[in-house]
Amino acid sequence: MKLNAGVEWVLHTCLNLGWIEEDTREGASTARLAAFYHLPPAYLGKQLQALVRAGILTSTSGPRGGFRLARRLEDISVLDVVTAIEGRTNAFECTQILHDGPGANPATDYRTVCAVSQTMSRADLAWRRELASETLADIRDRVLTFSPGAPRQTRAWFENTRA
Amino acid sequence: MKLNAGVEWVLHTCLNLGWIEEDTREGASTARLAAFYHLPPAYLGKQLQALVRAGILTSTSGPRGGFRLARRLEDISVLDVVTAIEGRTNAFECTQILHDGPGANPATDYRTVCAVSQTMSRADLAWRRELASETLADIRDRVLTFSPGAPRQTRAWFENTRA
DNA sequence: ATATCCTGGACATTACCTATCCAGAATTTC
DNA sequence: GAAATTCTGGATAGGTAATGTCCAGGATAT
Repeated sequence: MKLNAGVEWVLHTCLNLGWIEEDTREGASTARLAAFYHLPPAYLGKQLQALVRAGILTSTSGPRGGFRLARRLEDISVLDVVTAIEGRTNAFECTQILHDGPGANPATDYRTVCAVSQTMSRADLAWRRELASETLADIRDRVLTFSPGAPRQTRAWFENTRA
Repeated sequence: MKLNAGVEWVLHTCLNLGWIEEDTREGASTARLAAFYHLPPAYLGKQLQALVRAGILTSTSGPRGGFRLARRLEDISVLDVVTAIEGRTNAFECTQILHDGPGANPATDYRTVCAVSQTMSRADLAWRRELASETLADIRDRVLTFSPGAPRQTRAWFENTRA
Protein backbone atom coordinates (compact mmCIF):
# COMPACT_ATOMS: atom_id res chain seq x y z
CA MET A 1 0.00 0.00 0.00
CA LYS A 2 2.15 2.76 -1.30
CA LEU A 3 1.28 5.67 -3.54
CA ASN A 4 3.29 6.42 -6.66
CA ALA A 5 6.15 8.79 -6.03
CA GLY A 6 4.68 10.91 -8.80
CA VAL A 7 1.93 12.10 -6.49
CA GLU A 8 4.42 13.98 -4.35
CA TRP A 9 6.20 15.33 -7.42
CA VAL A 10 3.17 16.76 -9.13
CA LEU A 11 1.61 18.23 -6.01
CA HIS A 12 4.74 20.29 -5.44
CA THR A 13 4.99 21.03 -9.14
CA CYS A 14 1.44 22.36 -9.30
CA LEU A 15 2.19 24.70 -6.41
CA ASN A 16 5.26 25.91 -8.25
CA LEU A 17 3.22 26.51 -11.39
CA GLY A 18 0.82 28.56 -9.29
CA TRP A 19 3.58 30.87 -8.21
CA ILE A 20 5.17 31.10 -11.61
CA GLU A 21 1.91 32.00 -13.30
CA GLU A 22 1.07 34.65 -10.73
CA ASP A 23 4.22 36.33 -11.85
CA THR A 24 5.01 35.73 -15.48
CA ARG A 25 1.69 34.53 -16.88
CA GLU A 26 3.69 31.79 -18.54
CA GLY A 27 4.09 28.10 -17.94
CA ALA A 28 7.21 26.05 -17.51
CA SER A 29 8.74 23.13 -19.39
CA THR A 30 9.18 19.63 -18.06
CA ALA A 31 12.92 20.10 -18.08
CA ARG A 32 12.86 23.08 -15.76
CA LEU A 33 10.13 21.77 -13.51
CA ALA A 34 12.15 18.59 -13.07
CA ALA A 35 15.42 20.43 -12.52
CA PHE A 36 13.86 22.38 -9.67
CA TYR A 37 13.82 19.24 -7.50
CA HIS A 38 16.40 17.21 -9.45
CA LEU A 39 13.73 14.80 -10.62
CA PRO A 40 14.10 12.56 -13.72
CA PRO A 41 12.70 14.76 -16.50
CA ALA A 42 11.25 12.06 -18.74
CA TYR A 43 9.44 10.39 -15.88
CA LEU A 44 8.06 13.62 -14.47
CA GLY A 45 6.88 14.32 -18.01
CA LYS A 46 4.78 11.16 -17.89
CA GLN A 47 3.10 12.32 -14.71
CA LEU A 48 2.42 15.77 -16.09
CA GLN A 49 0.87 14.24 -19.17
CA ALA A 50 -1.51 12.40 -16.85
CA LEU A 51 -2.49 15.72 -15.30
CA VAL A 52 -3.19 17.11 -18.76
CA ARG A 53 -5.42 14.16 -19.57
CA ALA A 54 -7.22 14.79 -16.28
CA GLY A 55 -7.82 18.41 -17.21
CA ILE A 56 -5.69 19.81 -14.40
CA LEU A 57 -2.93 21.18 -16.62
CA THR A 58 -2.75 22.38 -20.18
CA SER A 59 0.27 21.91 -22.39
CA THR A 60 1.68 23.70 -25.39
CA SER A 61 4.35 22.43 -27.73
CA GLY A 62 7.28 24.26 -29.17
CA PRO A 63 9.69 26.87 -27.85
CA ARG A 64 8.26 28.84 -24.93
CA GLY A 65 5.88 25.94 -24.52
CA GLY A 66 5.35 23.80 -21.47
CA PHE A 67 2.70 23.25 -18.83
CA ARG A 68 0.25 25.61 -17.20
CA LEU A 69 -2.56 25.20 -14.73
CA ALA A 70 -5.88 24.57 -16.45
CA ARG A 71 -7.74 26.27 -13.61
CA ARG A 72 -7.14 28.13 -10.38
CA LEU A 73 -5.63 26.37 -7.37
CA GLU A 74 -8.92 27.00 -5.58
CA ASP A 75 -10.62 24.73 -8.08
CA ILE A 76 -8.19 21.80 -7.89
CA SER A 77 -8.69 19.41 -5.03
CA VAL A 78 -5.86 17.26 -3.78
CA LEU A 79 -8.00 14.28 -4.68
CA ASP A 80 -8.13 15.48 -8.28
CA VAL A 81 -4.37 15.32 -8.47
CA VAL A 82 -4.05 12.01 -6.66
CA THR A 83 -6.69 10.41 -8.86
CA ALA A 84 -5.02 11.70 -12.02
CA ILE A 85 -1.81 9.90 -11.11
CA GLU A 86 -3.08 6.93 -9.19
CA GLY A 87 -6.36 6.13 -10.89
CA ARG A 88 -9.59 5.30 -9.16
CA THR A 89 -8.46 2.04 -7.63
CA ASN A 90 -9.07 1.61 -3.92
CA ALA A 91 -6.39 0.53 -1.49
CA PHE A 92 -8.47 -2.52 -0.66
CA GLU A 93 -9.52 -4.54 -3.66
CA CYS A 94 -12.18 -7.12 -2.88
CA THR A 95 -11.33 -10.28 -4.80
CA GLN A 96 -14.59 -11.83 -3.65
CA ILE A 97 -13.01 -14.86 -2.07
CA LEU A 98 -16.46 -15.70 -0.73
CA HIS A 99 -17.13 -16.97 -4.24
CA ASP A 100 -14.55 -19.68 -3.57
CA GLY A 101 -16.06 -20.67 -0.22
CA PRO A 102 -18.84 -23.14 0.48
CA GLY A 103 -22.40 -21.95 0.02
CA ALA A 104 -21.43 -19.12 -2.30
CA ASN A 105 -23.96 -17.63 -4.63
CA PRO A 106 -22.32 -17.22 -8.06
CA ALA A 107 -24.73 -14.45 -8.97
CA THR A 108 -23.87 -12.31 -5.94
CA ASP A 109 -21.50 -9.37 -6.27
CA TYR A 110 -19.64 -9.64 -2.98
CA ARG A 111 -17.87 -6.35 -3.57
CA THR A 112 -21.06 -4.63 -2.46
CA VAL A 113 -22.54 -7.32 -0.20
CA CYS A 114 -19.57 -8.65 1.77
CA ALA A 115 -19.30 -7.00 5.19
CA VAL A 116 -15.51 -7.04 5.06
CA SER A 117 -15.53 -5.30 1.72
CA GLN A 118 -17.99 -2.73 3.02
CA THR A 119 -15.79 -1.84 5.96
CA MET A 120 -12.69 -1.49 3.85
CA SER A 121 -14.56 0.59 1.31
CA ARG A 122 -15.70 2.97 4.01
CA ALA A 123 -12.09 3.51 5.03
CA ASP A 124 -11.07 4.23 1.45
CA LEU A 125 -13.98 6.60 1.21
CA ALA A 126 -12.84 8.45 4.34
CA TRP A 127 -9.41 8.80 2.78
CA ARG A 128 -10.82 10.23 -0.42
CA ARG A 129 -13.20 12.52 1.41
CA GLU A 130 -10.30 13.99 3.33
CA LEU A 131 -8.35 14.61 0.12
CA ALA A 132 -11.41 16.01 -1.64
CA SER A 133 -11.96 18.52 1.15
CA GLU A 134 -8.64 20.24 0.58
CA THR A 135 -7.65 22.27 -2.46
CA LEU A 136 -4.22 23.18 -3.72
CA ALA A 137 -5.06 26.72 -2.66
CA ASP A 138 -5.44 25.53 0.93
CA ILE A 139 -2.00 23.99 0.78
CA ARG A 140 -0.54 27.08 -0.84
CA ASP A 141 -1.96 29.25 1.92
CA ARG A 142 -0.39 27.09 4.60
CA VAL A 143 2.93 27.27 2.82
CA LEU A 144 2.65 31.06 2.82
CA THR A 145 2.09 31.06 6.56
CA PHE A 146 5.07 28.87 7.27
CA SER A 147 7.49 30.34 4.74
CA PRO A 148 6.26 33.60 3.21
CA GLY A 149 9.36 33.87 1.05
CA ALA A 150 8.62 30.69 -0.89
CA PRO A 151 6.82 32.32 -3.86
CA ARG A 152 9.51 34.91 -4.41
CA GLN A 153 12.26 32.33 -4.07
CA THR A 154 10.61 29.97 -6.50
CA ARG A 155 9.99 32.68 -9.09
CA ALA A 156 13.57 33.84 -8.78
CA TRP A 157 14.89 30.37 -9.47
CA PHE A 158 12.78 29.95 -12.59
CA GLU A 159 13.77 33.38 -13.86
CA ASN A 160 17.45 32.89 -13.25
CA THR A 161 17.58 29.54 -15.00
CA ARG A 162 15.47 30.79 -17.84
CA ALA A 163 18.13 30.53 -20.53
CA MET B 1 -1.52 1.98 -3.71
CA LYS B 2 -2.81 -1.49 -3.16
CA LEU B 3 -3.10 -3.48 0.04
CA ASN B 4 -1.70 -6.97 0.29
CA ALA B 5 -4.16 -9.64 -0.69
CA GLY B 6 -3.47 -11.22 2.68
CA VAL B 7 -5.56 -8.55 4.39
CA GLU B 8 -8.71 -9.87 2.78
CA TRP B 9 -7.73 -13.47 3.50
CA VAL B 10 -7.09 -13.04 7.20
CA LEU B 11 -10.10 -10.84 7.86
CA HIS B 12 -12.38 -13.56 6.55
CA THR B 13 -10.30 -16.22 8.29
CA CYS B 14 -10.62 -14.48 11.65
CA LEU B 15 -14.38 -14.38 11.26
CA ASN B 16 -14.37 -18.09 10.48
CA LEU B 17 -12.28 -18.77 13.55
CA GLY B 18 -14.83 -16.86 15.58
CA TRP B 19 -17.60 -19.15 14.45
CA ILE B 20 -15.58 -22.32 14.82
CA GLU B 21 -14.54 -21.47 18.37
CA GLU B 22 -18.07 -20.62 19.41
CA ASP B 23 -18.90 -24.16 18.53
CA THR B 24 -16.04 -26.53 19.11
CA ARG B 25 -13.76 -24.55 21.40
CA GLU B 26 -10.97 -25.61 19.08
CA GLY B 27 -8.88 -23.87 16.48
CA ALA B 28 -8.21 -24.81 12.89
CA SER B 29 -5.09 -25.63 10.93
CA THR B 30 -3.63 -23.57 8.12
CA ALA B 31 -4.46 -26.36 5.69
CA ARG B 32 -8.16 -26.31 6.45
CA LEU B 33 -8.46 -22.55 6.77
CA ALA B 34 -6.83 -22.24 3.35
CA ALA B 35 -8.96 -24.99 1.81
CA PHE B 36 -12.11 -23.16 2.87
CA TYR B 37 -11.44 -20.46 0.25
CA HIS B 38 -9.02 -22.42 -1.95
CA LEU B 39 -6.16 -20.19 -0.90
CA PRO B 40 -2.48 -21.20 -1.18
CA PRO B 41 -1.85 -22.86 2.20
CA ALA B 42 1.81 -21.95 2.63
CA TYR B 43 1.20 -18.31 1.83
CA LEU B 44 -1.83 -18.03 4.08
CA GLY B 45 0.36 -19.59 6.76
CA LYS B 46 2.74 -16.67 6.46
CA GLN B 47 -0.06 -14.21 7.01
CA LEU B 48 -1.39 -16.11 10.01
CA GLN B 49 2.08 -16.14 11.51
CA ALA B 50 2.05 -12.36 11.26
CA LEU B 51 -1.22 -12.26 13.20
CA VAL B 52 0.34 -14.44 15.89
CA ARG B 53 3.28 -12.05 16.16
CA ALA B 54 0.78 -9.21 16.47
CA GLY B 55 -1.00 -10.97 19.31
CA ILE B 56 -4.26 -11.42 17.43
CA LEU B 57 -4.02 -15.19 17.12
CA THR B 58 -2.37 -17.94 19.12
CA SER B 59 -0.94 -21.06 17.58
CA THR B 60 -0.29 -24.58 18.81
CA SER B 61 1.87 -27.19 17.12
CA GLY B 62 1.19 -30.84 16.67
CA PRO B 63 -1.91 -32.90 15.93
CA ARG B 64 -5.15 -31.10 16.79
CA GLY B 65 -3.09 -27.93 16.70
CA GLY B 66 -3.64 -24.83 14.61
CA PHE B 67 -4.71 -21.25 15.14
CA ARG B 68 -7.14 -19.71 17.58
CA LEU B 69 -8.19 -16.17 18.33
CA ALA B 70 -6.08 -14.63 21.06
CA ARG B 71 -9.00 -12.47 22.20
CA ARG B 72 -12.65 -11.86 21.49
CA LEU B 73 -13.77 -10.35 18.20
CA GLU B 74 -15.03 -7.37 20.18
CA ASP B 75 -11.43 -6.63 21.15
CA ILE B 76 -9.89 -6.86 17.69
CA SER B 77 -10.18 -3.77 15.52
CA VAL B 78 -9.97 -4.01 11.78
CA LEU B 79 -6.96 -1.73 12.00
CA ASP B 80 -5.22 -4.26 14.24
CA VAL B 81 -5.51 -6.86 11.53
CA VAL B 82 -4.54 -4.54 8.70
CA THR B 83 -1.51 -3.29 10.60
CA ALA B 84 -0.40 -6.82 11.41
CA ILE B 85 -0.24 -7.67 7.71
CA GLU B 86 0.62 -4.35 6.20
CA GLY B 87 2.83 -2.70 8.76
CA ARG B 88 2.62 0.88 9.89
CA THR B 89 3.63 2.47 6.59
CA ASN B 90 1.41 5.22 5.25
CA ALA B 91 0.06 5.25 1.73
CA PHE B 92 1.85 8.54 1.11
CA GLU B 93 5.52 8.51 1.92
CA CYS B 94 7.09 11.95 1.98
CA THR B 95 10.51 11.73 0.35
CA GLN B 96 11.19 15.33 1.30
CA ILE B 97 11.88 16.49 -2.21
CA LEU B 98 11.95 19.99 -0.79
CA HIS B 99 15.45 19.08 0.38
CA ASP B 100 16.45 18.90 -3.29
CA GLY B 101 14.92 22.27 -4.14
CA PRO B 102 16.52 25.70 -3.91
CA GLY B 103 16.50 27.36 -0.54
CA ALA B 104 16.10 24.12 1.38
CA ASN B 105 17.13 23.89 5.00
CA PRO B 106 19.09 20.66 5.45
CA ALA B 107 18.19 20.55 9.13
CA THR B 108 14.46 20.67 8.53
CA ASP B 109 12.37 17.52 8.68
CA TYR B 110 9.92 18.20 5.88
CA ARG B 111 7.85 15.15 6.75
CA THR B 112 6.32 17.21 9.54
CA VAL B 113 6.74 20.71 8.13
CA CYS B 114 5.81 20.37 4.45
CA ALA B 115 2.20 21.35 3.80
CA VAL B 116 1.79 18.69 1.15
CA SER B 117 3.00 16.02 3.53
CA GLN B 118 0.65 17.29 6.23
CA THR B 119 -2.37 17.02 3.97
CA MET B 120 -1.54 13.52 2.84
CA SER B 121 -0.87 12.45 6.41
CA ARG B 122 -4.28 13.67 7.47
CA ALA B 123 -5.88 11.51 4.81
CA ASP B 124 -3.95 8.46 5.95
CA LEU B 125 -5.02 9.25 9.49
CA ALA B 126 -8.67 9.40 8.46
CA TRP B 127 -8.28 5.99 6.85
CA ARG B 128 -6.80 4.49 9.98
CA ARG B 129 -9.34 6.13 12.22
CA GLU B 130 -12.12 4.56 10.19
CA LEU B 131 -10.54 1.13 10.46
CA ALA B 132 -9.85 1.56 14.15
CA SER B 133 -13.47 2.42 14.85
CA GLU B 134 -14.72 -0.95 13.66
CA THR B 135 -14.11 -4.29 15.33
CA LEU B 136 -14.33 -7.77 13.90
CA ALA B 137 -17.43 -8.20 16.07
CA ASP B 138 -19.07 -5.33 14.20
CA ILE B 139 -18.40 -7.07 10.91
CA ARG B 140 -19.59 -10.39 12.27
CA ASP B 141 -22.87 -8.81 13.38
CA ARG B 142 -23.46 -7.37 9.94
CA VAL B 143 -22.80 -10.75 8.37
CA LEU B 144 -25.39 -12.24 10.71
CA THR B 145 -27.94 -9.71 9.58
CA PHE B 146 -27.36 -10.36 5.92
CA SER B 147 -26.92 -14.13 6.02
CA PRO B 148 -27.92 -15.63 9.38
CA GLY B 149 -27.01 -19.10 8.18
CA ALA B 150 -23.33 -18.29 7.73
CA PRO B 151 -22.12 -19.52 11.14
CA ARG B 152 -23.89 -22.85 10.89
CA GLN B 153 -22.72 -23.33 7.33
CA THR B 154 -19.14 -22.55 8.17
CA ARG B 155 -19.09 -24.85 11.20
CA ALA B 156 -20.62 -27.63 9.15
CA TRP B 157 -17.92 -27.35 6.53
CA PHE B 158 -15.13 -27.53 9.08
CA GLU B 159 -16.74 -30.51 10.80
CA ASN B 160 -17.35 -32.44 7.60
CA THR B 161 -13.81 -32.00 6.34
CA ARG B 162 -12.37 -32.78 9.72
CA ALA B 163 -10.74 -36.07 8.77
C1' DA C 1 7.89 -43.80 17.93
C1' DT C 2 5.06 -41.62 14.67
C1' DA C 3 2.23 -38.43 12.55
C1' DT C 4 0.69 -33.75 12.67
C1' DC C 5 1.46 -28.92 12.47
C1' DC C 6 3.67 -24.41 13.30
C1' DT C 7 8.14 -21.60 12.47
C1' DG C 8 11.63 -19.36 10.06
C1' DG C 9 14.47 -18.93 6.23
C1' DA C 10 15.70 -19.47 1.54
C1' DC C 11 14.23 -19.24 -2.91
C1' DA C 12 11.50 -18.66 -7.41
C1' DT C 13 8.01 -16.15 -9.81
C1' DT C 14 5.21 -12.38 -10.95
C1' DA C 15 3.47 -7.75 -11.11
C1' DC C 16 4.05 -3.15 -10.91
C1' DC C 17 6.68 1.02 -10.33
C1' DT C 18 10.44 3.60 -11.93
C1' DA C 19 13.03 5.24 -15.64
C1' DT C 20 14.79 5.87 -20.34
C1' DC C 21 14.60 6.39 -25.27
C1' DC C 22 12.80 7.49 -29.65
C1' DA C 23 9.89 8.83 -33.57
C1' DG C 24 6.38 12.02 -34.58
C1' DA C 25 3.64 16.20 -34.23
C1' DA C 26 3.05 20.96 -32.86
C1' DT C 27 4.83 25.52 -32.35
C1' DT C 28 7.95 29.40 -32.09
C1' DT C 29 11.82 31.83 -33.93
C1' DC C 30 14.73 33.37 -37.50
C1' DG D 1 10.67 27.73 -45.25
C1' DA D 2 14.30 25.83 -42.02
C1' DA D 3 15.71 24.97 -37.53
C1' DA D 4 15.16 24.52 -32.79
C1' DT D 5 12.17 23.56 -28.96
C1' DT D 6 8.78 20.93 -26.57
C1' DC D 7 4.92 17.83 -25.82
C1' DT D 8 2.92 12.96 -26.99
C1' DG D 9 2.64 8.16 -27.10
C1' DG D 10 4.71 3.82 -27.43
C1' DA D 11 8.28 0.55 -26.63
C1' DT D 12 11.35 -1.13 -23.51
C1' DA D 13 14.57 -2.03 -19.66
C1' DG D 14 15.55 -2.32 -14.68
C1' DG D 15 14.40 -2.59 -9.86
C1' DT D 16 11.65 -3.54 -5.97
C1' DA D 17 7.95 -5.49 -3.53
C1' DA D 18 4.26 -8.82 -3.48
C1' DT D 19 3.13 -13.49 -4.24
C1' DG D 20 3.96 -18.22 -3.77
C1' DT D 21 6.73 -22.58 -2.82
C1' DC D 22 9.82 -25.53 -0.37
C1' DC D 23 12.32 -27.44 3.32
C1' DA D 24 14.62 -28.37 7.77
C1' DG D 25 13.69 -27.98 12.51
C1' DG D 26 10.96 -27.90 16.63
C1' DA D 27 6.74 -28.73 19.23
C1' DT D 28 2.83 -31.63 20.44
C1' DA D 29 -0.73 -35.23 20.55
C1' DT D 30 -1.63 -40.17 20.03
